[in-house]
Amino acid sequence: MNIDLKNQNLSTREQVYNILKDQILSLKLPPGTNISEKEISVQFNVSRTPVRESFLKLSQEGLLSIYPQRGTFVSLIDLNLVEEARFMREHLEKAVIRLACQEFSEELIIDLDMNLSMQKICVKKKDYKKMFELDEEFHRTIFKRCKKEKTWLVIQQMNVHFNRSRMLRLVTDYNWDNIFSQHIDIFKAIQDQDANKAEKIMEEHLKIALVDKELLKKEYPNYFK
Amino acid sequence: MNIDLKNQNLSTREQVYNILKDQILSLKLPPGTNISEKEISVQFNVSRTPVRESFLKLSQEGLLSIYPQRGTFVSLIDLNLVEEARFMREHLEKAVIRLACQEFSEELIIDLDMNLSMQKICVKKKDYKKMFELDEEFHRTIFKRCKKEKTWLVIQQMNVHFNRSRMLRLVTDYNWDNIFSQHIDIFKAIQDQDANKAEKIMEEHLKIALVDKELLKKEYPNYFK
DNA sequence: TCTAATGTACTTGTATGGTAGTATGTTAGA
DNA sequence: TCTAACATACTACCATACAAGTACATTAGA
Repeated sequence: MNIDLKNQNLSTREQVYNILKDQILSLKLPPGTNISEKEISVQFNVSRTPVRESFLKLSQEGLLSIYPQRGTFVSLIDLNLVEEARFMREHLEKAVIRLACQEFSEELIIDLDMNLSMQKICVKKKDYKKMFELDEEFHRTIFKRCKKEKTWLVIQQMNVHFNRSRMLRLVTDYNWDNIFSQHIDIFKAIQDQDANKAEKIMEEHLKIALVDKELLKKEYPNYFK
Repeated sequence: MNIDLKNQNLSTREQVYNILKDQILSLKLPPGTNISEKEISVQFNVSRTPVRESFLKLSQEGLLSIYPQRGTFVSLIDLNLVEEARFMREHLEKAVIRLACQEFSEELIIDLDMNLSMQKICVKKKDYKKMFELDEEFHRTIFKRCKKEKTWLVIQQMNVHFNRSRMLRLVTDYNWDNIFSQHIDIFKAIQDQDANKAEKIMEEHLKIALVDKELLKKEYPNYFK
């Protein structure tokens, strides 16, 4: 299977990186898969250098495991890391939502209001793919307006393992109506600058994304550490 | 200035990376410094490849800024990132110390007890370098015993900017006696499993490390963004 | 004197060949 | 049949050459 790179704005390295990351996160390259610099460079019709540099970056993110002179493998999903990502996200989201209530900003209200009106449409149309993006956007906006954008990025990076395990379940299983109404409640709490209430709703809100780790491990034993 | 690499256990890339990172964090390579792959490869008497790969890793950590076909520079200290690192650390340390109180473990008590007895000696001997390490170790131990080791690593990585700004102040300015007694109080709170008290002390404890950002910016305007 | 074209010396990005180490299958010997 | 030496085919690591783009000094022309 040959893949043509075409985007002239991005370097070869960045394009290869993006494609590989996407394939790993979407499980097209399942955990444990053996890949080599040579193999990928032939597939993409580029030299080994940009491929190798992509490999290094992905290994730093914990998505590839490189064993010198032996081989490179797609990392197994580490359930401890999944738990740590959940832990980090919970506590940082709670802290940021308090901040959002305390340092009330009109821009945040406007951004969230727009986002929520689009969410409303998506819920009605049952457009769950778009709804998934709006959900992410909703949370990112809060971090961004509280000047905690890098914090959000760090959480996202920790979340790569979690996202892979979440791919094993159907996204459409979510109760989007419930999620939407919680977003509304968070929005109202910010407007009322009620930090305690906001934090409490957020805590409940994040519990929805929990996955049954032991169940997954039983179903896909080869994918986990 | 030629530097000999000798450690056979580590790859050339890792050795170059470690040295460069150390030089950047210690401000031997001050923010804004222009360095090139070629220059460093000559200094270390290695090829451009491992140097280049070190550059890429350092740029991902925000310590180098690479501008294609123009040059590579030691990143300026971003005070927004310093504030975000402080924010993350405060809230995650508070969350972890609560966990430590709730999920009381004998191993944690033993580790901390040993660490504190060494701290006591260092404070008496005024060995501030060693005390600095024990301070880090104290906090890391709590994360480790709560199975949040990766979380600690993430905080450390965010802290690189903060650490550079801290280098501008003398570390010996710290009131180590005060820090030590706070560590003791945290230890006791864990023993008593008093989460509220522990969290409160931790919050106070982390305030000590605060630096006056605006003052630093005035003294070293070229080092900051 | 001023401006614009050009040459030169840099930079990082990419391609490729060789090196050292590992895994594995094969073969020779008991 | 079993074991150990060896050949082979891989791997990632490193060195090097070339390509493409930028910065800047020099020079030619008005």
